[in-house]
Amino acid sequence: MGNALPPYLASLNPEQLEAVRHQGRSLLILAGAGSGKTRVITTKIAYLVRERGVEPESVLAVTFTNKAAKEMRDRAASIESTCSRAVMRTFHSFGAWFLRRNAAAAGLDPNFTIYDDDDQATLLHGLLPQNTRSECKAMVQAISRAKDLGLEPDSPDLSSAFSDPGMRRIYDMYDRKLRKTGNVDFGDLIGLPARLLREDEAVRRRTRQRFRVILVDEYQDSNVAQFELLRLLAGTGDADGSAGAYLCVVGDDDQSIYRFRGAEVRNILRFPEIFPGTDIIKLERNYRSFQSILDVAGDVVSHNAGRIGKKLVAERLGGAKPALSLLDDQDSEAAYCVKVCRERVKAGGRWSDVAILYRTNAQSLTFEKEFPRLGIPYRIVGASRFYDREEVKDALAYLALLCNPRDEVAFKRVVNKPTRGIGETSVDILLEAAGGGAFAGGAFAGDLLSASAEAGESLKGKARAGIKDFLGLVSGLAGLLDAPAADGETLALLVQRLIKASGLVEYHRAQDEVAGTQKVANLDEIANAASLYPRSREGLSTFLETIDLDRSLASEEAAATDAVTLITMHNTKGLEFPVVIATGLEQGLFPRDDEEGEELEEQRRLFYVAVTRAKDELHLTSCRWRRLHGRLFETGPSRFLSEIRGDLIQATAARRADARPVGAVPSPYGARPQPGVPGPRPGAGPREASPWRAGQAVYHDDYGSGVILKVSPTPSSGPLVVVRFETGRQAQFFPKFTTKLEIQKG
DNA sequence: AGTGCAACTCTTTTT
DNA sequence: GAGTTGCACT
Repeated sequence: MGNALPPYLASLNPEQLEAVRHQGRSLLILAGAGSGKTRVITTKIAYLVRERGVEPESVLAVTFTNKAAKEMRDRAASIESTCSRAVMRTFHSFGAWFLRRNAAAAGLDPNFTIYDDDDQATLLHGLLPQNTRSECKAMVQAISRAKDLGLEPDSPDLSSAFSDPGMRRIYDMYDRKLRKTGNVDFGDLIGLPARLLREDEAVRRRTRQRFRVILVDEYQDSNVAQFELLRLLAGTGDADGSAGAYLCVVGDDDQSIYRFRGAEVRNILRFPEIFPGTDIIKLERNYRSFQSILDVAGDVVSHNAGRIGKKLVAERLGGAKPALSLLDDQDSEAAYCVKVCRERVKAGGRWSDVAILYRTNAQSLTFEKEFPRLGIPYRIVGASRFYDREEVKDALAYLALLCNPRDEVAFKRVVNKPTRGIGETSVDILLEAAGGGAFAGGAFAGDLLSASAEAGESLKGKARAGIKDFLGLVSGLAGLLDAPAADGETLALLVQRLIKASGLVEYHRAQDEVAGTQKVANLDEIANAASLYPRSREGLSTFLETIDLDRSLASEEAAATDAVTLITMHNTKGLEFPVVIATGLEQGLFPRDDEEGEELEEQRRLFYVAVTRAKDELHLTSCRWRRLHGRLFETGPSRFLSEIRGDLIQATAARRADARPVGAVPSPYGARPQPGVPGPRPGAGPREASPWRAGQAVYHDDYGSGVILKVSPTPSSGPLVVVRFETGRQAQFFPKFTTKLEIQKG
């Protein structure tokens, strides 16, 4: 009786195999970068279906990105084809799926569309016209954070989480208004399913019967609301005596980099205590990088206090020491990158082997300027913002309104675009007609189109004709949408008709000519994207949801071209490249000088993510001069660099003037002395007597009194002093170069 | 209603 | 320095 493993299991290492075959209540897989976690999760799904008799339909697997979800679906199905019947989606896409199936119970229109932050701000602005748009944006952001925390307008904890006393009232107003439109925001895609599961026993029972196995990828990026939803879905520890679903979460606490968006590292740190009986498996074998690269990543992240702790061990031994280049400014940095790229290609590699990483999008500019001139092909990942463009949002708003006639944001956007003589006052009259009685069971219950048809009659002159025009246009489009589609007809037809008949094409063509933009081309691109969907209400709904939930304009073509990748460090998660250049490793930029505590730890994790993308070669660059917000700053190397054991990297100072020996790399913040380079030179460290110390009261000519938060030494500019003023303003100075900042006695 | 100018801000951003 | 936003003007 041979117990040879089937081939799809045989190639796993022992820990991976253990994770795949694990049975019990719940499992936490701590999977370091490059340890094959996607492989484990997909294999586990296939294994459960194949060997354990689990119905694919009863498996729910959630991820955070569409790309990851797609990869999971593809890979699981390639092992076991019936896996395609499992629900494998992003958290938000699962929420939308769930809400459409339980729309009535959730009090939603099954054709709801999803408001992005811009739409949210528009909605709130309609409620608070006396506030500016950017104020509304800020408030909407606070509301979104509240939703990330799983807080509702009537949650007692809301007041302690948000200092603004008006928050509760605004949040409440906003939510009521949003419910009235029948639409949802991103937070609702998590929060409303959770509420429904909490409050509706029938839905809860049905859902828990269905999903017996729940897996979560990139669990370290989940927020409190997602955790709540997960707990409700799993039903573990409920009083009703149900067994609860088998819960398996996979993540890496060292790769949690979305705290600023509400991600909660504690979700993963505390998982075992919240789900008693959890088994933990660590995957620490790395199949991607050379050990020399992992050591650098490990050294930096080991300075974090709040981590579970693990050590990555490379399967690929050896590899060159990562290179650290100390450069003059970002032009030298670009030149250095060019050199690395050319060398790679000369050695038989491809341009696409190389990725240039930076913390902020603004840093890509120098590369974009230099590369075409020097013949380096490149592509920028992220920041496409196609769906944020004016003309694109216009066209989509027409479609959204067609889908849901209660969508007030869409209505306001397009009712008078292009201009039809419907001014602000007319729009208000129409909104009033639709909204006035919605709660009291008004005649139109928020239906803006029906309301406009009636209230439009009471308008006069231009506005009256305009609204007739508009309604005629919309009903024509609705007619086309509902008419039976001939073979091969797609939504593209509807979009083409829409952009022509609405006058959007004409309107934007005129702008193109003046400003040299390509708005008409973008409109055509929407029609092109729509051609993947059938011409029906359902097709339209799917089309809009896909756009709402996936703003990345997935272009296969772009991925296939051989070009250097320019990308923010955040965007690299889940990717890998043979050659990685992590740029801008300067104190004040990465990390920023005001980052400390949890924020500083998150930056270390970001460094860890960036570095562990590299398979063969890692380069780090740090510039002495950095142009930021239009000003030139002298900076020192990032403190992260001094957290790396000196013998792990090959440092070179390629500076024109004042080239200094490598040993002189400063070690900001008085970091503990470490063997090798870089490290503080004896006698030249930050220990020099200086009146500039944290806590010292100061006075500035322009800003008034303040207190020094932090002092960082620089190689030749003296200390860099970060000051918080009584006005609340924070600023940094080189006392060496300014006479305006003085010590305040007392 | 549409244009022009001054003022403000300026990490990261899966969904 | 660049892009966006708000306000005022015609």
